[in-house]
Amino acid sequence: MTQTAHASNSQGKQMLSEQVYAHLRDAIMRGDYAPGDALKPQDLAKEHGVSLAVVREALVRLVGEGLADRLPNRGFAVPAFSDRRWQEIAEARRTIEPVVLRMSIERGDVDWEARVRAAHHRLARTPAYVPEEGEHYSSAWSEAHRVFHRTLLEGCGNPVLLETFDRMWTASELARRWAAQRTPDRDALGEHRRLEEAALARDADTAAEVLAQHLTLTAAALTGCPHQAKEA
Amino acid sequence: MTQTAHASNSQGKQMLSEQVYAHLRDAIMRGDYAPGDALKPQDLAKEHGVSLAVVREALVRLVGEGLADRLPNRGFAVPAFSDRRWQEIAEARRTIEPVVLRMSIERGDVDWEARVRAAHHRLARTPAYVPEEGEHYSSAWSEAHRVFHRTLLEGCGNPVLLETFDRMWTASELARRWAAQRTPDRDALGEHRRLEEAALARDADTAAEVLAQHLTLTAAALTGCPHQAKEA
DNA sequence: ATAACACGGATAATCGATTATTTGTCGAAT
DNA sequence: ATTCGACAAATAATCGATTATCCGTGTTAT
Repeated sequence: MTQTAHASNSQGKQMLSEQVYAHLRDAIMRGDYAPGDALKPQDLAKEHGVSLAVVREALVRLVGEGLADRLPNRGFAVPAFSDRRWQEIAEARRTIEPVVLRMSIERGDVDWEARVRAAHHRLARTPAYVPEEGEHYSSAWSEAHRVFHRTLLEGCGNPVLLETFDRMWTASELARRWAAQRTPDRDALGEHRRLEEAALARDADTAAEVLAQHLTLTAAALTGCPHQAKEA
Repeated sequence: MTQTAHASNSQGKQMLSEQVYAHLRDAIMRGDYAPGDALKPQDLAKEHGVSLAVVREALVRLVGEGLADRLPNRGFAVPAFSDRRWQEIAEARRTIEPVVLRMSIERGDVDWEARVRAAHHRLARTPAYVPEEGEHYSSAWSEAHRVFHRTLLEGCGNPVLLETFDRMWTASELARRWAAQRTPDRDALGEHRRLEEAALARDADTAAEVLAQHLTLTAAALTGCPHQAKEA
């Protein structure tokens, strides 16, 4: 390729470590591994057909995002969340997200309004999680759910705050994966609808209140249940 | 070495990548490099007397923490902060920290009180930054400052929220490094004292208010000034 | 019988070298 | 004179192999 390469290869050539990283991240978030499972560089390198170096880089990045644990000289593993940790994550979200939502509602422009509407519409149309034997969850719904919550906050216009949301959401989902293993999702449709309405009505007080309650209820629904089997 | 090595080497044997990571992180935070400077694996490997792999791992970790930029196929570099970015970081802190401070004040126990007192005492005793030619800042004061602010929040008892603080503080300091290059630190002693007093008096309203103002003033002092000289 | 130690297999950490990509330069064609 | 394209140097990404560490197993001395 000697051409000036203004070619629009949107994602044609990626670093190997990037691909492996993405695959591994999705696998972990999807729940393909059990918490505590060892992530052996050699095995992963063979599976992906790459060298140890690229797997290693992917794992190091994962550790940085809390999606893998590292035990020096003992390898990498899928993180196992204690009940305590899960509660801490949920509390952090309850603490921060309502505040950011207020800011978002005060600042969001018309474009933001449109995106909120679209995100809510998409979420409402996506079939919710139905727990089935062996199956973990609906990733389509999970993604729509994430986008809805994130879009609500995006009106704040502050990338740093949104990065904070992203990190907490990731941790929250990872922890939820196992807590919700056997827990049918309660119907949060009503809450999401009220959230959208309050946001579009620029009613920050109500929106913040509904969001805090939404997060509290979700956490409560998952905290008490018999999750994280001690064995395996 | 066949001995069981139960030796109490508190930190005697670390992974090389860990050491290089720490060195590099300190160097960047200390301002040894200029924003935009290339971080060349080969050079760094020679300087530290290690192979490319360990430098690479350190750099990848740094990128994950926002302490280095990565341009695919173009290497790593010291991050350069725009004025906009700096303001976003400052705003994020103003948004989140007062809320966490409230929680901390409501929950902190006597041990926390003692640590707040100690941290403030240490900060008050540490000579503040005095800008001199060629010299960047007093790392002793900077560290005492960080510990004071973090300790104030530690009463919240939530590691996730404290991790959030850590990330924002790191970003804030990195951005401030260059904004403050020529800016004498305004005297924040009084604000810190009032912060300590309000916290220990369990006056959450006042403390949150003082903190918000403290962060606003600090940001204002650094935002308007002629920082980030366009040339070298 | 038990506990400390030594051996050996498995795997993590590191290294040195190879391959691929980018960037700058120089020359040819318009 | 300017632009496009081929070459070359620099350096990023990747690989295959080496070295170091951990952990389980078996042995021996008390």
